[in-house]
Amino acid sequence: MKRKTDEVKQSTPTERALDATDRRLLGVLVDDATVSYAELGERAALSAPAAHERVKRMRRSGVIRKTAALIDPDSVKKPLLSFVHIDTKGWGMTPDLMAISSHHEVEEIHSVAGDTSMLLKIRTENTRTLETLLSDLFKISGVEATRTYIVLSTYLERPVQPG
Amino acid sequence: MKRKTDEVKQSTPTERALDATDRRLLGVLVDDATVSYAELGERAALSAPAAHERVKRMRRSGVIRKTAALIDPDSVKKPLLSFVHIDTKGWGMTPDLMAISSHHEVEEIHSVAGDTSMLLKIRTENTRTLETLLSDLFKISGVEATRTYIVLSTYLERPVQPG
DNA sequence: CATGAAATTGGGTAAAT
DNA sequence: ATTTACCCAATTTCATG
Repeated sequence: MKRKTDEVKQSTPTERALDATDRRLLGVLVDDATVSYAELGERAALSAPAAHERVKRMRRSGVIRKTAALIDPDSVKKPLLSFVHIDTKGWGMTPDLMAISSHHEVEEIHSVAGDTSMLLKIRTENTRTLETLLSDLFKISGVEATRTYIVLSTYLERPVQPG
Repeated sequence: MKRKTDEVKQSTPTERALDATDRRLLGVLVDDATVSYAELGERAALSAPAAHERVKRMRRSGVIRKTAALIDPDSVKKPLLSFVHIDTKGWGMTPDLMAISSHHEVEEIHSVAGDTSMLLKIRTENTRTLETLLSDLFKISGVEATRTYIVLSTYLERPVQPG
């Protein structure tokens, strides 16, 4: 299978849709990407090279964004998870707001429909570091108010599931 | 291997704290866990076996929770991301509420401090599937109201950073 | 299924405790 | 003197044509 001149990955990928076998492979890899291709194939009723070929294709096409180590937040001194809603004047996503991505504590930035315009997921060491970050937010022009939800317990947290 | 006296730290089960080398390794692996130990070692100024040894230890101790394939949501037909706040009567986290984890669309469940008691991150194919899920939520005893924030654009979404 | 690359194991050494 | 972390070399396992 050769595909030479295609590296454009717009909204419509150049590849075909996922079939049941692809989804079975993803199901395994989402849970544990350290398995050998032999075992991966076995769990998906495939030969090792066939499994490898499909995984390679899914990486190339962007179905698999990346394979990454998922870290325990407490181990890296980030036990405090918060969700911060931001009210903005005018359109929320300014370059200034985007710039807070440089804080490693900021894990997600979304624009949302509803009574606020932006939603951030932030993981800090403690309330003091959170407060510092919030004060940085208020320095940004256009930020009018924030509402913060501190997470008491996380009962479920998992990556995008294929099924 | 003998273990005579327990020097177990309280919140951190078995092992010692992370040093700068560990954090350098994590920095690489969080971004790309497919690198060989040779390259990993090179990027962290370590030999391949030394890198391997430290990574193995971090896996064992739970610093690295898992290494997983991260999937493009659109590719698995989940283009609609929402955050759902739930008001509950009494304590929010009931077994019934926990049971919605069985829906693969539900990615996160947190209890929060603030004017609502639970917060869910949900990724569905469309508004119809979201509505179905919300109706399932309302069937759960104790669920009084929900407020849903539909994500228009995601500007940043990344796993827990070591730095 | 063969070949080359990578993961993994063991031995020996230096620094730290 | 014991522990800890490292590198080098050898072996096994795996990826990949």
